[in-house]
Amino acid sequence: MSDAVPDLATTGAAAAATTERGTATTPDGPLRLRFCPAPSGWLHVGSVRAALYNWLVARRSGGTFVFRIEDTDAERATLDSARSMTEALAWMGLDWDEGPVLAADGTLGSRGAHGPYLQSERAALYAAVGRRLVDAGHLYPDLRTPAELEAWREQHRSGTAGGGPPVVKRSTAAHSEEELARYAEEGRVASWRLATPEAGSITVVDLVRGPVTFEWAHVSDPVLLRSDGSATYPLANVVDDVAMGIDLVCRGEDLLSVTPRQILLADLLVADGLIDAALAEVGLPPRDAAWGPPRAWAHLPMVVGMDRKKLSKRHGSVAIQEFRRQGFLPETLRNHLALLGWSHPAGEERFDDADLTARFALEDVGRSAAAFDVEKLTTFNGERIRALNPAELADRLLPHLDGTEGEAALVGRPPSDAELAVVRGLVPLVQERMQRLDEVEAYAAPFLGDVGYDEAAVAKHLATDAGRAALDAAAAALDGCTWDEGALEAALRAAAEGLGVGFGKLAQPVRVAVTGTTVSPPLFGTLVLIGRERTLARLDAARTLAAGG
RNA sequence: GCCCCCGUCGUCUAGCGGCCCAGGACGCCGCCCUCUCAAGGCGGUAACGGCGGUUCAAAUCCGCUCGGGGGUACCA
Repeated sequence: MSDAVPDLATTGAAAAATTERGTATTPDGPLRLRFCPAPSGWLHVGSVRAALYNWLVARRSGGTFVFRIEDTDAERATLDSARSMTEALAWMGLDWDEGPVLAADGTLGSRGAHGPYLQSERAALYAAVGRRLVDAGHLYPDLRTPAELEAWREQHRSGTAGGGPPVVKRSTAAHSEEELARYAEEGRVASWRLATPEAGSITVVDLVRGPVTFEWAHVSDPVLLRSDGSATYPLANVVDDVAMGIDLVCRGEDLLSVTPRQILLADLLVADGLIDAALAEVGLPPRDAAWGPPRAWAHLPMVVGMDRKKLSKRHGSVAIQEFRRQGFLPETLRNHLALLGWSHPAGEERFDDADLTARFALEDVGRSAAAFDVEKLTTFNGERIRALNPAELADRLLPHLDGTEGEAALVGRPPSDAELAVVRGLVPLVQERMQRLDEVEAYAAPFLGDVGYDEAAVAKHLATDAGRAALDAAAAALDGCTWDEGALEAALRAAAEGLGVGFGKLAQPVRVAVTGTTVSPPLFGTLVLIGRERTLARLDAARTLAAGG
């Protein structure tokens, strides 16, 4: 790399005029969009919503959805996280045309013609681009240490340096002869910054926010190459967006202020075929000849918790796999997340993917931060569970019964025929009273295992004179009764009448006797599914319990 | 400190100068149904942050103010 400090006129600063970029409406034609999380931690609802919006626009335009892992920070990025995010995105049903693919054995493969899609595998490209940017004079060396920089910024922030915002510009980074000599002696290695214009302004016409103007004088020159030679996010992100032909950048509002320098860089990369030369040099696939730099931007409002604070561990279910574990359907999440910032033109709130892709538009996305409401999600989820056909519900319930999603292993994996029959028989009993799939565990226990008697329930409904009388009457009525809902209902109602009590007075003791708790699906269906043998046995056991023995 | 964004029921939102003493959804409350829990049906509660303008007329336009958020990293 050349250490020569290039003339200002040869750098991006030459573009110091006032410029405007972006579009007021989504561009026509097939669009390439991407979702590019940094792999540290889990995917949370905010990220997934961004992924969803990108996916929707790509699908609606008949374009391409690219998934890229931005693991340029070796300190924080982990492969486990990358795997987890890949799995989460797949579970959400946001299928991508290009990007990493998680194989059954846990390794990350790849699909698409413009990879690799893990930035850690593209280091050579960033180095090649960096070298060319330096040679072209767009980057300049900064020999200050992080500590020195921080001290410098602190001075400016507190105003003790005599005013001026803490903005790093080439003019503030110039080193004197003495400094250079000293640094050389110390063996310091430079980091390289992108020279942004010192004056003028740029207006980003954002699809959700409209025009937003930034003064270049307020834009700090970002470090593109760390002193160890590695690429930073400001470099890698833009290089890949350009190399992968991203048309529309849709991401969180937290990246809005970084857009000006990204536009500048993207232009530099495309100009004179710099990116193409670098791609060829390192042997990566060439860009499509028609691709230019990104031409549209959309910055989504943040997603906050119900306490209006930024999403964090405190908010519980932030990791998307937590929703999976709790039995939320991915289609519910898609529906509900779409509503977090966007609203259907016709005011509809329940819709499927087809309606969503047909109607969704970034221009209709709101501008204020939205709180994620789990209550509403839960209601929506219950509605969708009710709308499922019974056979499919049974299939979706299995992972919550065999230990895949929860702790309980009420059935084998795979389930036996008998277990499967019970689960299928259970569906009509629980479908209309479930909001989450994981609730099936509690409902299913009495049908698939032994009853555990709830003490309070026993005390209230069994161990009383009325309870004992009810159990005796029920046992007598059920003995020899035909085992179908109609006959059971007739027999038990008659028994209640015989006791001279309302049906409820008989039903609750029986319910507790058979299921162990006061809450269960409707009694007659429950008895049918549990079967004569077990019902009568449990009634007997309950009578013993009720007698205090 | 500096830059940028945002501000309608508890929550998600509709509203883009008169149709709004503000509509829908979730929640909440009440009633109906009912063998428990649900589901379902019906009804109800609840908001334009504040102050100044502009206008015959403002939730809608403008200014200020207050409040919230983001950025200000050799994190992304």
